[in-house]
Amino acid sequence: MQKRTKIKELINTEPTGQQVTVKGWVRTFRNTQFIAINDGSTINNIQAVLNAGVTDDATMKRITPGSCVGVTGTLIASQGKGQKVEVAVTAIEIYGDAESDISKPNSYPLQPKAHSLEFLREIAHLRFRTNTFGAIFRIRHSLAYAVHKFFNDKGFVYMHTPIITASDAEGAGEMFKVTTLDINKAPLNEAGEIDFKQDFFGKATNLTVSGQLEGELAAMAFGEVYTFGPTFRAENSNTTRHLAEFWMIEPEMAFFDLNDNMDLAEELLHYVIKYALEHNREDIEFLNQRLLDEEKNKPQIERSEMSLLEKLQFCIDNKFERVTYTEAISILRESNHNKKKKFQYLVNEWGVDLQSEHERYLVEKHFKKPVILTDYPKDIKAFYMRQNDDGKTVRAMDILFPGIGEIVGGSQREERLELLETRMKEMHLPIEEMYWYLDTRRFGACPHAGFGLGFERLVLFVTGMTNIRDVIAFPRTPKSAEF
RNA sequence: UCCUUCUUAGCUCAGCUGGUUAGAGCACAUGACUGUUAAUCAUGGGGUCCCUGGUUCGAGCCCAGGAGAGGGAGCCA
Repeated sequence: MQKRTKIKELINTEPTGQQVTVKGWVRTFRNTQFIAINDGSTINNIQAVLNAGVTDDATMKRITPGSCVGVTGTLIASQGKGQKVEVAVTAIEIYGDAESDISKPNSYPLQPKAHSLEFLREIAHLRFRTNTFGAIFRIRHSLAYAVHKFFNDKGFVYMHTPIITASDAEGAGEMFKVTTLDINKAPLNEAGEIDFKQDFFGKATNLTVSGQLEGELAAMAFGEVYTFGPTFRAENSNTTRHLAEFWMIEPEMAFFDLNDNMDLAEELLHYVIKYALEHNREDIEFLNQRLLDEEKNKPQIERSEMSLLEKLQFCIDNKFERVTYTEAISILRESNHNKKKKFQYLVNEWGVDLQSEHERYLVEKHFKKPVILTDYPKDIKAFYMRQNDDGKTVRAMDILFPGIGEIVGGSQREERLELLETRMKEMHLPIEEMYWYLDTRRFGACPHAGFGLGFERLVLFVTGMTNIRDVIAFPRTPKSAEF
């Protein structure tokens, strides 16, 4: 095949009349002369100029939005104002048509005009071809790459923890069952329950909700490890921040206490946001402008104080605020917001879980920056978190981001076998089944810590999008698994 | 799962206290146009008013049930 040059490269090339080939998808065709072609390598299109006589009328008719073309021609300085260079076409080939006549069946649904995000969600298989989703998914890629680069450069080992797991004690949420049994005539045991001994794995299995426990096993050998993979929660959550299938980054480090853990999480977030700002400047600038345009239609009060670019820059220029749960409760209790009863749930006693309105108040009103909350009451946190000497709190930390809420949840782990077992008994967890996890505490236990970072929530923050369904290609949510 | 709002042309939306033939912008089609930038100009076509049932002389509008979507809450990442 005729080799092509990617548009990203071409638009930064000095035009010396060299012959080039561009292949991509038509965005617009103006004045029967100017084709705007996009190939996904950049948000920018290249302008291909079709001078008279280059091709016939029948071919011209086939140059429609969405069609796939390859053009060959000379790269010249553009006479027009919108671009530096353009291709003076000498040959054009149509690889694939796209019907533009909406009165015909199977016409191309993307029109050269603005579409709502809700509509684009219904055609998620085609929305990559829009500027907005092109930008989002290039940024998503960069963030994923930056995560791997960050950990690799620090000497972390990337672990692939299992997707199918027999453990259901991670306590992170409802699980999806994995089985090859016929659900209409599943074999029963003597007690009348489904006999999973006859199932594929010989026991009940589920999709993982977290790779953390396996991560801890590996950390007890490699020191510093991380996982970055899909996780599944069968919760009936219908929000702009939850998915049934999402990607999570979970580092686990031996010889780390909670402070080391927070330092690492903060460094990671700073690093990947900075990476995206440096490597996806144009995409972020496009999304920045998109949000500014959107805000023009809003009343003054609802507009955000900072633009997306300012928000991202602010985030990497400033340390996150670190506050204990106990301090947070007294800040909230003393706040005018609480006294004037503006919270739906008033903050009175120590020990209650914070509502998202409280988290938002701390992040967006009080500190006006990302906040790390630490040392939560043990009763509202998972079994594996290390207990403090006060007997009431655990070494947990949540990182709260403006507009997103909880983006990271982590803790120093309880490495003391007796305390861990006691806690598991209190919480009615199957200690025998989890012998493999407890073995880390039996054989060479050490202080260690880790956290989980919700990848889509990170992408939400960096793109300035507000619905998590718009930052994953094919979102899985309750009652929705199209495509 | 709970609360709440919405569903009218391909898309985004108007639609008067229930009244006769349901509108706009964009998109689309046809024509013009070789320096356009979501081109422009002219002309034109396009509707199961989400579904089912009810009230009424008459329903896009009112009532009941259902479906789908958005926003908020809970669970969390």
